[in-house]
Amino acid sequence: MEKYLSQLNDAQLAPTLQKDGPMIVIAGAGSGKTRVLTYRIAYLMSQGVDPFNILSLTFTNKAAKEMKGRIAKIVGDGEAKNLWMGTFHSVFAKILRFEGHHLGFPSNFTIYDTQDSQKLLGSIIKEMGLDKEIYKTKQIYSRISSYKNSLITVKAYFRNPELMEADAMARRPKTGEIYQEYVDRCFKAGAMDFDDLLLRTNELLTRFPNVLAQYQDKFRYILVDEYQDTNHSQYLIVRALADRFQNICVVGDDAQSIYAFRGANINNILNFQKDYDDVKLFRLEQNYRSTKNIVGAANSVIEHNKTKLDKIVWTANDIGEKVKVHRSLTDGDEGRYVASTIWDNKMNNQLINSDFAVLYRTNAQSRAIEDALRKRDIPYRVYGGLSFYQRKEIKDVTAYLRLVLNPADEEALKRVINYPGRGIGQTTIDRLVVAANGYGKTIFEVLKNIDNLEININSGTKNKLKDFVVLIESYQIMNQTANAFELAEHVVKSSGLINEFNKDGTPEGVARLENVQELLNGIKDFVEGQIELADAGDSLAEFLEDVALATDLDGDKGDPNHVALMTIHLAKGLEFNHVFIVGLEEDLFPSAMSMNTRSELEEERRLFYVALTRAEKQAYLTYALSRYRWGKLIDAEPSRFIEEIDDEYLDILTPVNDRRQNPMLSADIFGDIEPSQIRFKKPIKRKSEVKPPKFIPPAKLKPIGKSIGNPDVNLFDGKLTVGNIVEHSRFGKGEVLKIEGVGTDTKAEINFEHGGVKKLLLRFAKLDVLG
DNA sequence: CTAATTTAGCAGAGG
DNA sequence: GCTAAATTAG
Repeated sequence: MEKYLSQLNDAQLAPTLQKDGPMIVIAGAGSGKTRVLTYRIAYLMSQGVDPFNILSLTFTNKAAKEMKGRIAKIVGDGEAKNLWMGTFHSVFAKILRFEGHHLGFPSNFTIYDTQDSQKLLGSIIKEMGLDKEIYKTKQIYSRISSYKNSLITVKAYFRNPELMEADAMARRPKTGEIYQEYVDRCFKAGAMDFDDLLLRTNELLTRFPNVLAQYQDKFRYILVDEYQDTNHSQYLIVRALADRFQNICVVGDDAQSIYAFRGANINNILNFQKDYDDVKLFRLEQNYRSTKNIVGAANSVIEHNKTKLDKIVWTANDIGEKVKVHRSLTDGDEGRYVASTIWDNKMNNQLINSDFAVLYRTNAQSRAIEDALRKRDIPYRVYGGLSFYQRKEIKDVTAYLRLVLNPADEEALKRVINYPGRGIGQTTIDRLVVAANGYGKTIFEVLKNIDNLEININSGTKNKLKDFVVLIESYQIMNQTANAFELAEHVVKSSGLINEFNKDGTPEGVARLENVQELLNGIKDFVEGQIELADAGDSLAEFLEDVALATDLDGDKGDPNHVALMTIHLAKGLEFNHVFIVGLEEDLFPSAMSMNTRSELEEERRLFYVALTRAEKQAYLTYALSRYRWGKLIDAEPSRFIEEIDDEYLDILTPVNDRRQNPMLSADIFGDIEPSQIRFKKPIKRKSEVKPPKFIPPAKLKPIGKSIGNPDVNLFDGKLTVGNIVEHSRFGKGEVLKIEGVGTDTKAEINFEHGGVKKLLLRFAKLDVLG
């Protein structure tokens, strides 16, 4: 242990050795927070804390897996295995498997993914005879999701006239009824959506004090990574569990908070010190990852945000290369620039593929980059995007498996009842749903009793339905003895799925077949991995849970030496030698949808900050003058974020028509473009006089380690106060008369020029502060 | 009820 | 430019 602790500096050592009590670590980008977390866990264990009593929550499976691996290296595999470590969703899904029966859920409940949830909502809206132009499935889904993340249950919704009024105002007065029906249907189907995994955990811990006590006693030491990204629901779970022993350690960086869009509440980290008594605060401000130029550039960008904690990230690393800024004509050219620069660097600087990452704002941008890399035979891998498990053919197979485990699963049933085709059409399915709702039974129960029920289905179709029931039941019987792989293989063959995929000899069909084969291989690996575990349960159930909560299936398969392509969100927590941030254009990054409010724009800026700080040695910022979006060529302007970087950190590369001077980038790339065709938009405006404060050298800083500052200064001065003039999309301008309530319940009374005095929940009201 | 064709929505990020 | 849903013809 000593050997490991000696790798830490004083600032890192202090939180690592802080064993008991509540503590918060404010960790700048690249300051070694993962190292602190892992060593702290190892230290706790070396001090005699049982790994069964440690709960460590992360945001991605990958982070959890990595951390577990590192801890295993210190304390040994056997011990590390017993740690409770994972994402909020996976840890609490596991707990709900054990305890869900208190809430009326079976232990084999299904986890609905976004697609399942939206399909169910779509059919509810249709069944209720509502106008789908007004009740858009996606909007209703996100509405319900945000209610759940704020712990607003159906009951709470109907008790809250403001919420109902807000929905009525949005011309969707039936939102509450849809919410109600959706919750009921999920319950009946034995299904939880992603938000339920947290909401139901809260319900469990609130309604059943003995269950709460049991887990409080179990989790004596709790660690939460990326605390700035927790939402209200997650916050309450952590608080409840930590309440008894108060051994809670949260780690985060307000400057890297990029998930407000899905309900993350930055106040969780800002107010942590108010939640517990005698909180120890630690700061990690020295960056070990990046060059001075990169740290300086990142700092100068984040300076533009008004709301942030007082924190100065600095580095003792080399000054390094300046951040390179490159302009191209089109997104295609941008891709070619990225590919040729990577190629160039590999040749001249002995770098390998995995030294490079290309980061973008939206998944759709990967295509142009992929094309260019493929042309140069540079191996790459696209992370995220349409995940393997969301592909149609994979969902088809897993739907059968879900149905075997939980025949109440309505979405799985609807997906496969007529796929492959069995002559069971939409009309029949609609009638079955109506009957199921009428009798208060699941669709599968209706199918099983089809002869004894009043239902308007002809006998031919009834026979087809009975055949389907027999098929599923035969799988269920097989599942009692066979393992998940044997069952899945049998299902794929006997259900007719394989023939369906085989039918067309098209390349797509072949690819589908290969994907299904890969799924089967994955299940096989999973089953074999389970055999080694003594406490292995139902392999099928556990595999399906992994699938539902999978973030990164592929993991480490294939050649690890590849260029990484991913969204910036996915890149959080990672680091690469050279990083390309592409598509730095207004309306793309910052996204057009984020420009309405300051807080949304600031979140984009934090996202840019995250992107920049992924780079160790070199960052490239690229933008194009025009780009294909939705199949159309759109003109673009350089992103404001480029201008926001202090000049001294930038190296603006030569304009595109001068590139011929560089033999690496000549004819084959730009040869078919005449200089006269090149239209220059206005060049990037450079700031000249007013510069933000210069990068502060470490010498001027207060000594690290005891830099316990006052976090109350400089916090969120953008907050609304009485007298503010605000603008609302519907009510126009208005003056703030009164603020009441706290936290998520904060309301403002505002006198609008259209609509008079309104009371709005700030959590939901979209307001622009004008002055 | 199925297959072929058209149309709509997308691409804002994820467990 | 692609996919999934909706519509239409059979």
